[in-house]
Amino acid sequence: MRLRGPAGQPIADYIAEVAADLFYRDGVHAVGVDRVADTAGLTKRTIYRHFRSKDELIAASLRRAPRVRFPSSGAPAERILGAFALLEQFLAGTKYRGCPYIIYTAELTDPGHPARRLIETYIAKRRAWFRDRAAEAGVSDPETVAEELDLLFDGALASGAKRGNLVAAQTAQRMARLVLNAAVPARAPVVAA
Amino acid sequence: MRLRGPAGQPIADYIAEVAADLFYRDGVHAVGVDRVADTAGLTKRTIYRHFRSKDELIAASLRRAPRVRFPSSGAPAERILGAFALLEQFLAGTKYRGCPYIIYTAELTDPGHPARRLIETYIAKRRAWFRDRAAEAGVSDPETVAEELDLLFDGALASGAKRGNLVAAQTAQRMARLVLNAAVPARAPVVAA
DNA sequence: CGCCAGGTATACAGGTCGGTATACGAAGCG
DNA sequence: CGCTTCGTATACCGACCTGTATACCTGGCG
Repeated sequence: MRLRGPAGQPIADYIAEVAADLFYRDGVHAVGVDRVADTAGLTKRTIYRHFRSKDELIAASLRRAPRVRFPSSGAPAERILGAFALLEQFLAGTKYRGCPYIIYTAELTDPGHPARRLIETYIAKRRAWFRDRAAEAGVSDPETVAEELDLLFDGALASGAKRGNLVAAQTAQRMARLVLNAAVPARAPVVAA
Repeated sequence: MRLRGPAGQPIADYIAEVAADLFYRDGVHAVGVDRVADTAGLTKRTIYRHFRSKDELIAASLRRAPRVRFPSSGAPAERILGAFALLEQFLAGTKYRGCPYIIYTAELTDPGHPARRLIETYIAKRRAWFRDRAAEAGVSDPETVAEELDLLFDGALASGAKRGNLVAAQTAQRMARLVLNAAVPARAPVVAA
């Protein structure tokens, strides 16, 4: 039979998308496989044919979670600031109730959980991206600057989950500017104030 | 009979402390009332005599969760920086696996949950504290500075949950210094670099 | 003393959990 | 054609969940 999802995607992807939505909104533990099956219009048996266990389904769903995209072109410092601008759009998503990575980590207490490993690699990538861009921008200590930008990013993701806080990303961007200007060897600022 | 906890505290407090430990470590949903009762050496019936429902127990446990303390004396700017120093101690706690408020919020998806309301008031208090100290320090826009400090605090709490990240609080403190110096009307910096 | 609030122990109701078993139907492909 | 694969539907397992019921025991107090 080999079904496909409504959008024509492979059925495993479709299941993961449905699961991502439910898990993110209501919590990984609160949502059972039964409910995922019902929502997807499939049977539990079918889900277990595509995923060995619920934990693997969780990991697969996390791969489909919305991500902040990072600018792929432009001057290094502008790309960094652009990441915070895209973060703002991300937070403006009506359904945002907190960073998916934070939420999943909060519920998956076992550090060896497959989803936790996915998160770790993502975090490491983000850090490296910041470091490389900072280095390109000519800051004296890219490692430290990356640590700072990382913290701002996490802070905005966390603060943005609060009710009525729509300015977190803007605040973070403003501070990122401050950090970059402070970190440049001297002379002219990297980015205009 | 009127029991008391091992430390002589009222039994309801004792129960809440035991629950706080379990809920924080393993998750609110993953821990059942049975397990709280067993760990406390009591029966489930006794727990339900002191708490109307599990949700109320959750709220009570959150009240006992470890908190970052804020310096109560000193120059305003020093107090702010001192808060980040105390945050560092807080994160160094061996059992730290993320900010309790974030973890609870992640699992309690209902915004009307009693524990969620507790969190909101705490967050509001922290913001007000930053704003008042910033105002005392003579910054030109205390509201904005408070927003920035808040974001740094959240960022450190979130970043600190990552494996092997022990410098988050120091990074946040360094950036707090930067923010304060940048926000002062001009002339001499508020705090030494 | 006798009463009774506040414990104990045990059991149960009604539900959901992750995961599996069984039996059947319908497509794709040699 | 017939076989295999992938889906359906349904039912079940054992474990755990929140919350309550029942019956008994025990310390404190008037």
